[in-house]
This record gives sequence, structure tokens and C-alpha cells, in this order.
Amino acid sequence: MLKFELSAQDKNSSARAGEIQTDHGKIETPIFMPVGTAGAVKAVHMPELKTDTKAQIILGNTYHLYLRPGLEVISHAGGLHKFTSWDGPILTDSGGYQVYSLANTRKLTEQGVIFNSHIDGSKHRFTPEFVINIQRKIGADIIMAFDECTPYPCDYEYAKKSLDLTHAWLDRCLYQFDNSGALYGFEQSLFPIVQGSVYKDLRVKSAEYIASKNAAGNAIGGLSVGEPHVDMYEMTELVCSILPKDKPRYLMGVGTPANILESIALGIDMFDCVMPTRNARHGLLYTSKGIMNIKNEKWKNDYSPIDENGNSYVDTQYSKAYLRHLIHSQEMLGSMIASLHNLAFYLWLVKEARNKILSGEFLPWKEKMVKKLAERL
RNA sequence: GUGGAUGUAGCUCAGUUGGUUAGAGCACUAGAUUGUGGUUCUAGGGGUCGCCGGUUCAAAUCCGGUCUUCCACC
Repeated sequence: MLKFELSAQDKNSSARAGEIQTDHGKIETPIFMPVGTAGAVKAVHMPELKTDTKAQIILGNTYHLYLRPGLEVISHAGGLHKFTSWDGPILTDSGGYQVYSLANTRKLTEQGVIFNSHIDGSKHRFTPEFVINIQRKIGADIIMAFDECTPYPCDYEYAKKSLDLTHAWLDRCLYQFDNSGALYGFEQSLFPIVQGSVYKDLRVKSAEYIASKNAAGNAIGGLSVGEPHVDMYEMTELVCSILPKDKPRYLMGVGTPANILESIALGIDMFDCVMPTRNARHGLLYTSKGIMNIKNEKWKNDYSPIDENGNSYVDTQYSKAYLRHLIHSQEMLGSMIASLHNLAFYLWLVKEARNKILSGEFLPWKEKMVKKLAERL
């Protein structure tokens, strides 16, 4: 089981700085985890991830990896770390979200989910037990419980019923986890997931239930699915007040740079989101001065560096006009440069947040930063 | 030279029993995207319908002329 140590607790907010120790290395929190769905952070080489973006942990996805290349390939390779050559910590999402967002036809029962692959339409069944078995074979350091991510909006009755299902599935995940072992000689930790849509009583009930399991870390799911930001923050704050302080808290799928800073202030330690990489591929860059759509015509003849204050080498190596051209031409290099930039920015942002928490200056810095991040360049 | 075809948005093309401010796809200009299907969606700008003339209440559409491009034949 991974170890979490709190290094500092902010006096003016619930923000905290900590360290997670895994068998594949240390993670300094708060942390952003680049998403590498199918065993690759799109458009970014592993060495660049480590040395240039300063990623400390990346995500993989159970649903995608199970469908392709399949468990046989990954287990023969000796697990996802060896298969991908990423030797740092990995977290795998359980596939609960993908079943909700991707699979064409899905049938939810108490037993599990039957769905059709988005790749070839073939029929598959995920149960909590099976999903744990898959994640044992993939071999990530942190694995996630199989949950149902409720959509938004979601009526109270459905959310309540769904929550009961997610809790029942959690118990089965925990049982399977406790009665199976890691396959590749290093430990794995299972994170349960709080659900409950935007209903306070359901979130409280779920957070208390999840807290009682005394897991290595805890996650909050079912947010950032279209609900207003105030709801997202309210639920996050509420759940954080209940989840144990001495365990890392992971807010799944969040978010924009501002979302991340606000959630850090509420007590979140871990984040993942497709925004920095997906939006990079479409030319949306995040910088310390605001958001920049590099495709905009106004950059056509701007030969200044992409981001003169950026901390990635691509920021000064290439000009705005060149990157605009690459993205317009759909050159792969454009995706690569923009992805490196955005990831480096996200990881700089959480690192800076950590530094400010450690030095006791977090809150005023956050307020100033959130304003800047909303600017449009 | 003769015969046939062609010309409508930046590109490829729809659009005739003549009938409001002429359309589509792509491109372009913007916006969206939150546990990634290298995705998808939304909005916008842009055309004296080759040119000149005629018929008509009304012409991208019918008629005459002219030019462009292409094909075939001589």
C-alpha cells in the first residue's frame, strides 16, 4: 500500500502539500497526472514526459487497454510499465467512465455492465471482480474501483440508486483486491470513488462510506460532467471535509487550470484531465498570462516565442507563427509541441501551488493566478 | 475551320414546367470541448450565377451575340 505524508497544511485554506511514495517512485502533491489512455500520452514521448513536462505519474485506462492491445499482450510484456517503458508511477482508471461515455449500447445490471466495444462492436461484460483482475494484469501502482459515473443532469432517484450500486460494487472490488495479488513484484493500491451527483446528502453518505473503507487514497468522481462550477466546488468541499486528511484525495477528470487551483484550495491532491493534451491538438494553449488559441489569424505573422515565460524548451524554441502553421496544417509536430507546452504548464502550475503552500503564500497567489488564467490572449 | 460540351462562393459542384434576401461539402474566420474514439459540435464571413443585349410583372433558369476552357472530327 502506498504511503502518503503531509508536508504542509495551508492556514488560510484547505490546501495541503504532501508526498506519495510508490514502488515506482515518489509523487509530490498537489499533482496533475497526464492522461495516457491507451498506454501513451498522445503526441508525447516518455522521456519528454519525464524530463520536459516533469510528469511524476501518468494515467492508463482499463477499458481501452483491455480492448486493445488486450490483456494477453500486456501481461506477456510484463505489465504496462515495461510495455510502455514508463518506469514512473501509473494510475489506471477502471473504465466506469468510458462505459458511460463511449460504449454504444450498454446494459447496466446489479452484476455489472454489458457493452459493445466502440472499436468493433463486440460484446463484453465488466463486473467489479473482472475489472480488478484486469487492473492486476495491467499492473498500475494505483488502480480504481469500478463505479457508475452518473450523467448531468441526473434526477435524485437515479443518483441514489446508482450510488447504492457503486457502493455495492466497491465492496466487491475490495474483496477481489484483497483476495488477489500484484503480478509484477510491486505493490498496487486501490482507490474507491465517491459518487452522488450534485446532491449533498448523497455525497455525504458516499464520502462517509468511502472513508470507512480506510483505503490508501480516495477519489471523487461524477463531477465536471456538465454541472455548474459552483456545484462542483460545493460537492468537492463537502466531500473533502469528510474524507480522511491523511490520505490523498483525487478529483477525477478535472479540469481547467482555474478548476485545479480552486480544488487545491478545497483540499484536493491529485488531478487528471484530457484538456491540456486534447486542446493542445486543436491549438488551445494554456499560459500563465491566459488562454491562447494559436490558430487565430492574429498569430499568423507573430514570430515571437510561443510563451516567453514558459518553462518548456518548446516555448522558446518555436514561434507562434510556426506553431499556428503546424496546427493549421495538421502536422503531427504541431500536436507534439502544443502538448508539451500545455503539460509543462499544468505541471508547473501544480508545482508552483505546492511551493506556495509550503511557503504559506498559497491563497493570495491563487486568487491572482485564477484571474490571470481567465484572460484571453 | 466544323460539331459538341462547359462557365454559379477560394475549390469541387447542386440548383429549369422562369417566382421571396441563390445552396451544399471542403477551405476560411471565430467559439465550445473536464476519469481522450487523433473526436465531435456550434456560429460566422464570402457569389453583379463568364460578359453584353433581348423577352417578361419577374431570368442562374428562355432567346441572340460574344468570350473562356475542354473533347471529337477535318
